[in-house]
Amino acid sequence: MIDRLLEVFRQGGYEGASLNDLSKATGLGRSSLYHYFPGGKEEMVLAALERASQWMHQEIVAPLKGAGPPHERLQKMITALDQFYDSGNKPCLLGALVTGEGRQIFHTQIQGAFVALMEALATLLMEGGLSGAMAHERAEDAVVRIQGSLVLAGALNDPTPFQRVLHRLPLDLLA
Amino acid sequence: MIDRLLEVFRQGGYEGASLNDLSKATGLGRSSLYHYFPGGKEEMVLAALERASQWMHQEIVAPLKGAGPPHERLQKMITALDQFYDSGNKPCLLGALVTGEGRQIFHTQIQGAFVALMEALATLLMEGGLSGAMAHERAEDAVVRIQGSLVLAGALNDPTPFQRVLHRLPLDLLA
DNA sequence: GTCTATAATAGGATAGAC
DNA sequence: GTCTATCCTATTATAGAC
Repeated sequence: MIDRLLEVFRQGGYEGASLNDLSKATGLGRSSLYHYFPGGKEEMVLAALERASQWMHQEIVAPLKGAGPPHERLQKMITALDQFYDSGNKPCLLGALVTGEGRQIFHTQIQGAFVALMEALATLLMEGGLSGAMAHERAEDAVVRIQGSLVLAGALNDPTPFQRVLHRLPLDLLA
Repeated sequence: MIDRLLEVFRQGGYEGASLNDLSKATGLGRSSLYHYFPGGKEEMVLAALERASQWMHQEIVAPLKGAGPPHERLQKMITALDQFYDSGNKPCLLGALVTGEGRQIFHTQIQGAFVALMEALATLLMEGGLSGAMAHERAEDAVVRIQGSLVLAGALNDPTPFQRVLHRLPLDLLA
């Protein structure tokens, strides 16, 4: 159910997602939604962000911090990203919430998610032999490319920019 | 005046920008806005997009197609981008409009702007000796990085990702 | 827990005076 | 051209029956 909400928010952002949209997506009446989320839309977004954060830690951060050669761990991240973003056909929840009021309201959660991802990436890259500065730089660049390719893919209505970025990511990061 | 509208739309997106916001930003009453834009908010966005497109062609595309060594032409683009995005403190109109209904409504204009920029960049890079495939690939990567860094800068409330990307862009593109 | 009904408000848009 | 006043609709949110 929270996945349905997340889907609406990633497509429409905070202001673009109406209770009607959320009601249709979940199959619940508006009042039922308020039963689960007394705080209204804002609480629904927080639940979606919490879910996305959990997913990221399980599917991205944990594998990155796991065992095995860096290249293999990165590959697990790539696979997870490819699935979560439907190969570039679905936008990013964080990116969608950065536009409009959401940017301020959910700033803590959004910032936290990006920082956690970049930290995990940088840690892996340092294990791979890169300096701290270089590792953080490349981790940031990875996030930049993922987000940028999702924006461009949405704008062009063509997922290939995202796919190209994902494909090059492991080699570019470890080069 | 259109610049004021553009400012509201780049910050709030299509659904996030209310007529009240637009009225305050321009100093005009709602009815006055309708006098200039009988088509309402949608027509205001189209005017903002048209203005952004003109700006891009004058400050980015024309310099890229102008005379002088490629590196200098790229530098003109960098300077213009730095100014337009206030060194990473202001979001992108195109990126803001890709979220929500705007994505479909303004798809033609948004796509056209991105394609024009990438074409101009690719042409320059081919002049610089790169193959067509390589040039288009790197042009796309440039746009991806610009957009991604603006998203991240907004999310972190810190413009440095954008500044880093701008700084590296000329060398990365021509390498 | 889910529904119907309803309030209360904000948003988009128009009419007409000046 | 700009303003006041107004309308209509959508949206958020709540109350209360079942």
